[in-house]
Amino acid sequence: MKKEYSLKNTPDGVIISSECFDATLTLDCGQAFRWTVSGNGDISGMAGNRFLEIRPCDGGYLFSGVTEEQFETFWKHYFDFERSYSEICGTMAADPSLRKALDFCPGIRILRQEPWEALCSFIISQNNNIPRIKGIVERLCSLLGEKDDSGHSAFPSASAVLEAGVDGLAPIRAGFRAKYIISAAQSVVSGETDFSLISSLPLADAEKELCRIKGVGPKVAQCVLLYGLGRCDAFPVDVWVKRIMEELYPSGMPGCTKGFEGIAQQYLFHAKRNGKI
DNA sequence: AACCAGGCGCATA
DNA sequence: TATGCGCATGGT
Repeated sequence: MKKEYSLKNTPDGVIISSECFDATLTLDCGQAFRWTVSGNGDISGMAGNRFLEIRPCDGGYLFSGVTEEQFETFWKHYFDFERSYSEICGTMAADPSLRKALDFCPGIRILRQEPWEALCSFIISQNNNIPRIKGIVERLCSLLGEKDDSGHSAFPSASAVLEAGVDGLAPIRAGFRAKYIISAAQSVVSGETDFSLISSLPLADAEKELCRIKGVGPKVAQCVLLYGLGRCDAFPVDVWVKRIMEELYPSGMPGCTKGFEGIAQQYLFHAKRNGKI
């Protein structure tokens, strides 16, 4: 089987090339909220407590200052390079609408974020828009996250958030979501929510388990499963995907997406938001 | 100035 | 089981 990506060492970091990797789309399509694309196309942001700068370059992306070892042990997994998107996307392209979406935004990958970070982020996302979600998440991190040598704030631990309490979260201006963030933190800290247990459950049971947290409904639960627990069969249905389902797939997702509904959802979501399907 | 934003809890039937 | 409404905040 063909290799999913190739890696080249340079003095400035590693260069990653792949037919199925568009870093800009992947990091700026609404699945993670701590990345920004600057005017010149450079990308920078945080995953957990790691800062990363990515520079598009000839034939790929320079992961600035990243060693091969760091890539292999962390970023490879974060960008889901263990999965063959060329195979998955090839299969999904059997559906005409998905083909359109894949052609419009090729190279989106599902990020494997920390479960707690995903849970907290998608609680914040509810009835909210992406710029403001980013603002709230950023204020949460700078308020309670540990700072590295360069001053980049890590995503705060559940216990740090719990300790702050609802009143302590006031400065992040999360509105009615603050109490949900705290209840989620409480649930994680107490062990009532056990991500490793949940990740071993069938999809429906895993969703039910996550929905026990106040402020977590089906949409947020599926997002946590997809973006935080690597369950690419998870299928978050938001207002956009709901429209897609009604217009394109009234009798359910096509068979060619079986097992990868979440990946299909991400392509459809992005294409729909940009008016391409 | 109303309306909307990657929803959810709660009340009501 | 299925609807409908309010919710904090901020941008159009």
